[in-house]
Amino acid sequence: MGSAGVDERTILDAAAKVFAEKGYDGARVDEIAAEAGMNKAMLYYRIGDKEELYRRVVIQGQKTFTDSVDRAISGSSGPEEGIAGIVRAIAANAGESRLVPSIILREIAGGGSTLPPEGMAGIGRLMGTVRSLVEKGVKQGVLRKVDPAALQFMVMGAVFTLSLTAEMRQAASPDAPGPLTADEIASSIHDILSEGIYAGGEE
Amino acid sequence: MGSAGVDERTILDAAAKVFAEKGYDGARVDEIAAEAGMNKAMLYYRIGDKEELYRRVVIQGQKTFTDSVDRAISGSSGPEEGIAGIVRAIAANAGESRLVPSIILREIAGGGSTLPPEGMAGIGRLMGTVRSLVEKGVKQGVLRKVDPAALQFMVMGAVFTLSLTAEMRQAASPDAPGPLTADEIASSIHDILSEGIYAGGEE
DNA sequence: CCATATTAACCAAACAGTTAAACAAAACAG
DNA sequence: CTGTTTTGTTTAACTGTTTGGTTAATATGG
Repeated sequence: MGSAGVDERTILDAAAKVFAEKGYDGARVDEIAAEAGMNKAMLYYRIGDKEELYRRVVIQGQKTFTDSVDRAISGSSGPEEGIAGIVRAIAANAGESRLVPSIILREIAGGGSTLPPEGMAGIGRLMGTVRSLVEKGVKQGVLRKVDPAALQFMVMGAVFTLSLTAEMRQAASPDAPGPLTADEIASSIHDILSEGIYAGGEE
Repeated sequence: MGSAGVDERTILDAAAKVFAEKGYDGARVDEIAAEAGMNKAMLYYRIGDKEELYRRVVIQGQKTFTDSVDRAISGSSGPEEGIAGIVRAIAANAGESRLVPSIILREIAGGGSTLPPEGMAGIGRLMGTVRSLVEKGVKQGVLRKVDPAALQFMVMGAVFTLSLTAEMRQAASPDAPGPLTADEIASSIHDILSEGIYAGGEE
């Protein structure tokens, strides 16, 4: 009766890696098993079929992601620092592991057609968090009345694409370094967010 | 010898649609054929195998995309308007058809591992264009010295993700509308780019 | 007729999912 | 303790189906 042998974490980590690299359809169940160092039948015995495997990976990834954003906001003194914290948290997250950005980007590309309900719910929660943070900042007079969705997806879109294209960009134009570490990415983005791109203050 | 019957455009359009919706691995050659209204064997007769089909789609999509960006820049009076034009062009492009954004996002998610060389070259060219535009603007004193890659991927990332998540966002939180049309997306983004998010001018 | 265009039918490989059997570790009886 | 049964764990081998790709036969226009 005692739980022994392989733990589920090993399986889900392997699954996350393969799903992130190849996408749901490109991922082979045998490859996930090999990555986890076990026989394919174990995956079915421990978790379930491919779809259930993917569902678990998405839920776990989303939790990691939204938790770190929530922590950044709750640990901040106000809306200004909160947004800076979100940028840093998302960048740090993507810097640590590209699995979640990759899976989220694929899910977005597919219009969320394969996104489990839990994932959809997580998106709604995160959007609400950002929106209320912006509203609070506007009320306090420290933030301009920007579109919360535009802000959120500018940050997420920029961080995810910058992280995932690091090697591609290097290969495409080796002379232009651009941001590579998580901190560099976060500060490049926050620089634009805080002062805009145009010289001479407000246009 | 005369070319007749089905034209290649029909095939590539159908292929683009299916590849965008399902990804390379999720796309079924039979489905592309059905979408194009013909027998699968025709695809092989006219174009080639699945890989070649995908290569052509990527090349065509990239050309559409970079052409519209180039047109926006060359039709602008200076770096400031050039960047505004890029944002508008990318948003308009994505608004017209989500196929290219979807394919690019999937390609990014996969680290470019399935990206044909022509695609990689197109990325390099676009990065160079943006970089020289920013450099020119800095020299003229109209742009702050921002990271060109960060700027480019903020815009692309934001436009692509906002376009592709329109329905998802609506479903996840129906009360918060957010930007939905191409113009709304472009102006939301450009608003943040031009003035930043913080109240009270430069921080 | 001849060249080009088009398809239905076919094939081999790859793949998700199953199963029966081997294996290991407790649980138990003497 | 020791032999035995029982329960839970792991896998090699198998299966049915799907899929990319081919081909031989058929239509169509010059």
